[in-house]
Amino acid sequence: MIDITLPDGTVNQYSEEITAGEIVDDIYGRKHGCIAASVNGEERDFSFVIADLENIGGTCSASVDGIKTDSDAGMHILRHSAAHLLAQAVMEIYPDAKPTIGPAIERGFYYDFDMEPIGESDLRTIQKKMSQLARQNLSVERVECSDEELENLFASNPYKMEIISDKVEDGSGSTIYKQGEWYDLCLGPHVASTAKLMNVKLTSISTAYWRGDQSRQQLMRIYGIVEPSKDALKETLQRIEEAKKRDHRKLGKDLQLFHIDEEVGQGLILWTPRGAAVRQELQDFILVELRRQGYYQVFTPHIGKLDLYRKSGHFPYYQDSQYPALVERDLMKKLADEDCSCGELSNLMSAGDIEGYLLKPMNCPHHIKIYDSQPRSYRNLPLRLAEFGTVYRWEQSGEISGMTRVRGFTQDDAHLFVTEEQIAKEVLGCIEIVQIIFKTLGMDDYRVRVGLRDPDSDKYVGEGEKWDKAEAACRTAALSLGVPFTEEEGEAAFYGPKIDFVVKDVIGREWQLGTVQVDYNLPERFDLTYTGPDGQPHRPVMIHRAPFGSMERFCGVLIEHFAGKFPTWLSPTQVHVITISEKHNLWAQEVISALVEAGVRVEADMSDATVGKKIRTHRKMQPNYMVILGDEEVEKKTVSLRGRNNEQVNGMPIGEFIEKLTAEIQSKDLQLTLTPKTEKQD
RNA sequence: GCCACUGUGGCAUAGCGGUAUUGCACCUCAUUGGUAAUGAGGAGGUCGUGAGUUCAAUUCUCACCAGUGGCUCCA
Repeated sequence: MIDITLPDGTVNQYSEEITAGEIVDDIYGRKHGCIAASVNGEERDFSFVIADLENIGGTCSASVDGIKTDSDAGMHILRHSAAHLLAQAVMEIYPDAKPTIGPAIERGFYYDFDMEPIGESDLRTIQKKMSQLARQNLSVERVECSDEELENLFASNPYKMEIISDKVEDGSGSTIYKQGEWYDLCLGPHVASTAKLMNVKLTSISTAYWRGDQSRQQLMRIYGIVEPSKDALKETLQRIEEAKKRDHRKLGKDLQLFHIDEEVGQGLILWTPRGAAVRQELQDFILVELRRQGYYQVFTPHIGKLDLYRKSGHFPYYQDSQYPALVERDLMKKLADEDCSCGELSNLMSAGDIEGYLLKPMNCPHHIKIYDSQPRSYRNLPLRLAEFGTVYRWEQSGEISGMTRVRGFTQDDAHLFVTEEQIAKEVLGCIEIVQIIFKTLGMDDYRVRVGLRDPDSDKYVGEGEKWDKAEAACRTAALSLGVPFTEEEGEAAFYGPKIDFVVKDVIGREWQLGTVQVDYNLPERFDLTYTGPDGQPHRPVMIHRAPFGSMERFCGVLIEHFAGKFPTWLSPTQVHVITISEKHNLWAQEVISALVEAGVRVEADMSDATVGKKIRTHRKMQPNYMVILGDEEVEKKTVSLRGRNNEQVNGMPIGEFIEKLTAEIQSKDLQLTLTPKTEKQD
């Protein structure tokens, strides 16, 4: 007999043949809704025989519980099993396809196949087959296999063979999971039957490289989602639809916030007046904070000499993702006369044999030069130089997307030149600004990432000792933040580690927004010094920081965060004035003038359409308030308000309106305060 | 950069080997109307760009450009 500890702490005795599934049945009854079991905290199949636990004897015990789909672990198993079902369906339809890997991912699952290209329309066929297989209620069986057996089973699939030779230790064998005729190399666990996988939707089709390596075989990747019930699936699909409506690329167009024009160029944002208003508010907002923290504002040009970026390392490190350098006309002509090819030109530049100008990919070298323009003393440190600096990077064409990944963008950049003792305090100050921004905007769904160097890579500049110090500084700062963070190797900049604030867009892609980076290396490269209290030269440390990150990316994410419904202080147009008939236009003009005078962004509709029509039309632009003006308002010199929340307040004196509105704007309130939501009785 | 798909007036769409449909927005006229579409009329597109096939191409083929979803990359 074996002692089994149940979730409520009681201990039951079972026979040695007992499986995890039988115990879960015992605990929760037949209709338990669990899809797998947890044995001593480890995920196991229902078919797992407890006595098979290593080191368990007749007297030993284990704790067992069920795993439901209301947990991440449960959904992970469900998704992973759905990936298997997908592979089974694909193999039945395309017997020549070679399955490779098929993991669960955050919102669903995928499976990669080496196969002839298929299209979106084929997804329906595959999904149909999956439903068929699910309905057949095939039991999913775990089978232990020796090395030899594995090699026989997967001999015709080089991908599986590669996994076996890489991941399976010689002589240890591994397991396969079998459902019907189909089987796959897998450690599990899985659901006990395909019947659990009825509610699947294949969402998209794409390609990926085998093992993410561009030089290797290209595979067809099929994505899908799975839910435990029909309703849950419906809900998830609805949520995805809702999220798509917030897409900043769509809202940016509808709300006329920005424009991207083919003729201007890929990934180059044109800020239209409405979008520019949002950006300007954000910039003004942060400038106040910067002054408070003792920053100085600077301005620097959009280009700089190639040599500058050779020295900083940007040119050699990121040559492929920069716009080609600009070369002086005479030199260009001379080289052309010498039949110099583009390739040769590029080589000459790399070698440093010709000089040219680069569109700046980073602001730091320019700011470094400002630091270095005069002798610095420890008494002047920290020196904090800030600039909304526009930089240009030649991002891969396939990567460019809306405002979040572009080729020209403006960083709310600053560089702090500090002594080593000042690092901790200054980093905290930087983080504080990021937090003020997030808090003011109600963005609480972000994660913090400490990016460290990848010990196996040689892409970094500087000595290990300096890196150790810088990484320690970042870690300490992150710890003092008091929020959870992850440390990720390989996420550092080439010159130093960083603390990133990462948020997700509507389709689940993660974007780095705010960033703080500690850099011992560029000061070294540029031989920066300050005079210490001892009268000797010392090396400053640089902190690079950009709380918004890029104005483009931040605004893109912000559009999605607010679903286009900006709080009043940020709103492209705060008030739309609507007249009931032409008789009221005169008063409307007065109201508009008063609002403009008060610095309010206002638009008017004095056309002869009906009120209902005007409201309907103007709602689409999401003004915070509409002011409706008719006989009554004209007579009493008042305004009637209709908030974006569809609440109404009538007959407010114009003075009171402007006073309350400007107060709302100044407070940066996230809610409408003039037409608060009334408590509705049910 | 790689793969797949897509590209019709400002936006959203129909369509097809014989120069294009509908709605919203826009303009005009009538209407002077109180909180999610008043009525009538009108203008606007050579169907992403270029080349090819064809008597004829928006519709077929190719190249390029751009977008979308992924992969890879992201100072």
